[in-house]
Amino acid sequence: MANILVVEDEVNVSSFIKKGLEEEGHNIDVAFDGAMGLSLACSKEYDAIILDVILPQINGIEMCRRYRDSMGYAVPIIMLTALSSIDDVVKGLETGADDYLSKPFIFNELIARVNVVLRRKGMGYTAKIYTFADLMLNTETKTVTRSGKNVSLTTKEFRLLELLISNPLRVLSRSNILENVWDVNIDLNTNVVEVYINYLRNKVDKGFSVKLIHTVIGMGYVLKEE
Amino acid sequence: MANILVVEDEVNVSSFIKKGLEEEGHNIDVAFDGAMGLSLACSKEYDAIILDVILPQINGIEMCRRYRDSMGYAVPIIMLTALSSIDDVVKGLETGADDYLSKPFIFNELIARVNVVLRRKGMGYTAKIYTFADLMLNTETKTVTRSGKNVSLTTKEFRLLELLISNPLRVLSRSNILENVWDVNIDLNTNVVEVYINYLRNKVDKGFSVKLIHTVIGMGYVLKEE
DNA sequence: ATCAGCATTAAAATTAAATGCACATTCTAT
DNA sequence: ATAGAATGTGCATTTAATTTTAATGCTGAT
Repeated sequence: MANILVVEDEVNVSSFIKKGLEEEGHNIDVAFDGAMGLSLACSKEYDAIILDVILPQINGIEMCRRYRDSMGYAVPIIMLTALSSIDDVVKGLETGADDYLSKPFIFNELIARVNVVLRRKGMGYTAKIYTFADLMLNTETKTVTRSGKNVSLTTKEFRLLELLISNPLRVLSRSNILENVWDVNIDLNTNVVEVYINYLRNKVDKGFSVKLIHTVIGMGYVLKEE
Repeated sequence: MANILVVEDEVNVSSFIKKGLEEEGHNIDVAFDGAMGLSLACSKEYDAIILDVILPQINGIEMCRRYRDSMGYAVPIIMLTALSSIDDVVKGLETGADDYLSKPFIFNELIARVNVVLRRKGMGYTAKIYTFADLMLNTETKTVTRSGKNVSLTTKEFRLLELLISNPLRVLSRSNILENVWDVNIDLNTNVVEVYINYLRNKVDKGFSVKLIHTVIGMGYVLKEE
């Protein structure tokens, strides 16, 4: 998981990027202008910065220059240019951007470039691959296998299994699960957890003599053998 | 485990807190003044915020008020007051802090309060493993073993044994047990405690020459060898 | 022998969980 | 833009397990 700063004033664009990168497992901060971007960028060690050129107050080029001046070249910066104006690109790269992308862009392209830039950093983003017994979950490819056989899960099912497999043997309460998978922190009277545990069991445990998903009555659910 | 924002201008204090909470498995961001704290707090969903009252630019009380105004009351805030000035505490709690602590504080106390506040959110970190004689109780996996052999308990049985094993050698009165396990503080008209002690004995002590659960007539029950 | 205090047991009441189903929402391909 | 599919959610039912109540048994002190 990488910490990424997005500096973008158009809220729909920034929230779109934020949402998408979060789905990739990254941790995103958003700044809405160059000044805020600069202070955030200086306050915290980000793994990458995504920077719109057109910004109120301090524009992207200027912010990039100032940032590079004071903080150096360790953190990769990806610039977003409104149009693929060669001038902008050149200026951007000159002032220390690592890559650029012209809007409108295909989101997967942004993701790809973020990953490239992180990989180039070496310490960058490496996928988490969890295994438990003969179960395997890969957060990068979003794939799950049981005994080598592919198991196809929906988003919610995946997140639930990810939570379970990242806390093996630990009993997770319903409220804990709701908090982590459904992002609710109050006690709604819902049985989604039960329903999804049931879905998961059908896909992950059904047909196997060794069950991995266990109910601990009155407590919650655990991933364990036995 | 949890994302926590620390807003504190004294670097040695903030880095001390940061380090300590990171060792607890949390993910810490630090802001050095109220403005920066506010923008960070609004840019990212923290699980808790630790906030010094005395800060440059925007003080803690003011920052707390503004934050609550725009972001609501979902995220718990723990305030640090320089001295236990009643005024500060009152103001802090009035503006929406969830807890306060006066400096200098014992670090474990801060950790404890953070955990309380996180537990309220359902994501507390409370891995405790108790052992007594050859009995072991793990609160994380909700498992109990006697001489290495697994003992399967229901929720109430588990809570009762947890109470006993967390107070070894101490005689626990019926009313004490009722309060802690059944959450009742009146009603003398039930024998549930006896019944559950009996269940526990069947699962924990039966077949072992050394009994661990003992009755102290007229007083209550104890966990001890002998 | 009687009684207080606790232990044991069984049945009744309560609660938790699994699951099928219907409907709502979101995605996807045209 | 729209239909159809896939996914997500809540309700209702069934089943199983836990918890409580209550009746009875046991034991040691007076």
